[in-house]
Amino acid sequence: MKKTNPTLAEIARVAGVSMMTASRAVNNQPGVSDEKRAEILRIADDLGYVANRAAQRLSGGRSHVIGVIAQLHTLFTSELVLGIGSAGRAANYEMLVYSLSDADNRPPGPILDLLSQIVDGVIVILPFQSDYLASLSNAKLPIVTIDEGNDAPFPKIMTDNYQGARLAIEHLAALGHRRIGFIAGNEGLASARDRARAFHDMRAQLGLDADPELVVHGNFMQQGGFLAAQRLMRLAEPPTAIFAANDMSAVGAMAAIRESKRSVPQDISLIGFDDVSVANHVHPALTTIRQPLTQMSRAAVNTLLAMISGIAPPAERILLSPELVARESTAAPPLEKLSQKPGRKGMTR
Amino acid sequence: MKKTNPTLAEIARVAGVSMMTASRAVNNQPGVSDEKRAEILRIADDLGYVANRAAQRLSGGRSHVIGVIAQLHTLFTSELVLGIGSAGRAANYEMLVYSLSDADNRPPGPILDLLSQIVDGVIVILPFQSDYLASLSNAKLPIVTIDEGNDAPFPKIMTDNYQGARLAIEHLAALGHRRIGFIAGNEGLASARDRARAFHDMRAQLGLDADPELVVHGNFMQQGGFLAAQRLMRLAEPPTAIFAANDMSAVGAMAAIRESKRSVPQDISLIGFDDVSVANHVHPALTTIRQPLTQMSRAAVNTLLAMISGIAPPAERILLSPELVARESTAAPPLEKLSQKPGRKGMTR
DNA sequence: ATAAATAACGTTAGCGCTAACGTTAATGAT
DNA sequence: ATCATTAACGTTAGCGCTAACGTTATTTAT
Repeated sequence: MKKTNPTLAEIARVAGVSMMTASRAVNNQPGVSDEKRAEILRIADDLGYVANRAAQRLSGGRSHVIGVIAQLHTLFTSELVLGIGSAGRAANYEMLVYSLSDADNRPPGPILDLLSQIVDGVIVILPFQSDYLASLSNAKLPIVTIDEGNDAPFPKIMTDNYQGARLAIEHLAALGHRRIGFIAGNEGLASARDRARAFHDMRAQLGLDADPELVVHGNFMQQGGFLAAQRLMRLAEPPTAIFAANDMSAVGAMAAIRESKRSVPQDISLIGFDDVSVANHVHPALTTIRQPLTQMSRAAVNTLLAMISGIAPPAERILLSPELVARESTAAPPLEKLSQKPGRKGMTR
Repeated sequence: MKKTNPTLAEIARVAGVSMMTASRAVNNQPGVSDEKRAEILRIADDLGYVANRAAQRLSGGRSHVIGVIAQLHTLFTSELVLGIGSAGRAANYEMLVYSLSDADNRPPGPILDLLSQIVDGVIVILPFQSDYLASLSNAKLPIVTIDEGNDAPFPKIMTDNYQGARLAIEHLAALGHRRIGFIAGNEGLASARDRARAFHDMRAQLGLDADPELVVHGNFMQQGGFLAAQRLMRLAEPPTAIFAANDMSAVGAMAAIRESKRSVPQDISLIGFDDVSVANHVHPALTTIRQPLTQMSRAAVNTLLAMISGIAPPAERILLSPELVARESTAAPPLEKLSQKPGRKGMTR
């Protein structure tokens, strides 16, 4: 049980070669004969050599570590981070996460500077502040953003929010709903705007009820969804279905609907967006639009690694397609469409 | 908009002092006159100096970064990580997270080696593998564990699981329940064992029904809780209340109870453990035992920082007290205690 | 057979920083 | 007036590693 781990110098000494040869061998670079390479790798493995990434980076090389800046407040973000970790590891890259707390408003500059001392590139996941990165074109460090960051000069990996929202409305319309309420998201976010735009477009296209009262404002959070749905439930003619701009809003809405003595989906259908894991925990399980988490993280890592290798990013903007996940919170509208009362029991679907 | 950030050498040059003096100034160490110190700090600030932690650590100093090894799969863990971040920042320490995916079984050694090159100490959060760390007494790097890790030779920050489970049973007993089911957790975990022990002790102490059928095994996950509760519901004489060893089990149990056409809390009371955020999202909101997240993370950081400063850890084991969070899933048992049927309709809830 | 190209190495210098040990001048003790 | 002490600095060396440029043998072209 050795106390301290061996350095490259020790490997080199044991193998009877220079440090550079050892370095080339362990980094899989040319300039070493096959036998020597094998020998060095064997020794490195025997001695439990772990390269010092900090030193690698310090001396101008690659550390083979990628950084992630994220707010870990939502499971959605955490799952994205996990996906990035796997994708990175598959490419022989380690991942380190800088957790941004929403409470502190530390400027992004120093954080990136800190990370740049260790990592070769950074993936930024910022669901809540669109202009966060706009300022810093550090240029030194490859950066890729996920989800938002429209104005930032970095490649962006995004879900096609417009398309996703269309799927949601199409699903509701196909079930027979003509009067659909919409709980909007945080207006400052491009994702929220895209979803709202799709809602309005589809409503016009399908000739659904276009009552302005049917659009209420949420904030992407549970509480906002609750209040918004309350307003919808108090309308003279409430909608038969509600599209919430994200799952947490939908969860809040569900409570408000229940509070108004109506049930989901018998009286009101409800659909969310994201497919966070809570969506499957609530009762009834929430029908929603799934963001392709795995694809997103893989795309982000691939783009970043390309940039690290000096290849120009394949695209400034990669749009991934979401999909409908039909669960239990949506159904056909009640037959007596005008019924505002709890009505109709026993409808199994 | 400068491209690359200044180094200590530049600060020193501009200030007309040696690097060491600049180093001492920015690191708040003695040996610099007040005027020079102020001057240097001003210049450093002007130039946007960000210390290179990797280099600091390389040269034998402190990087003022702490590492966290965690599985980000549960919100509980994420929230703990967030807490550690705040606590660290309050002490002027940055935090970097190494996200352990449950899929990969990478040995902990190299991960710690990697982190040790950057951070001054590590906090390990391991809800699911108790013996993970037992092997590595790296000794070089201060380590603190949270939640589990009983056999590891490091200071541990834990919730008093025994006390928490007692609170849960006391709460149920106070409501009038005499026949309480228990969904046990993962036997391999000390936390699960402590909770089970408290259940048995309290049951004996309060003279509750001690039918062995009332104890069923879960696995700390939703699915396990579901199956366990199903078995309880099929008993000839089901319990009037269930204590699930954690919240996710309780959420699963809730679905099983509902499936058996009984309602929570009218027919069956249900209490969980942890107070993860889902507990507040389910309907009815789950009564549970809250783990003192903030205190835990603060204690972990304080202990770690003490160890980093060379002070012996204040205690090998810090036990924090959980508290009861009474929400909607618990109530007095139905009056006709023997009723095995769905019973009691007309309840608006 | 000889110059030119290549492969397989080794050397030097330096990334940004800090321990550890100088050096210098000012202060205090006797 | 002389020596010890202290505060405020500066110098040297080195953490672990890798570019960039040697150096040497070996091959290939002509």
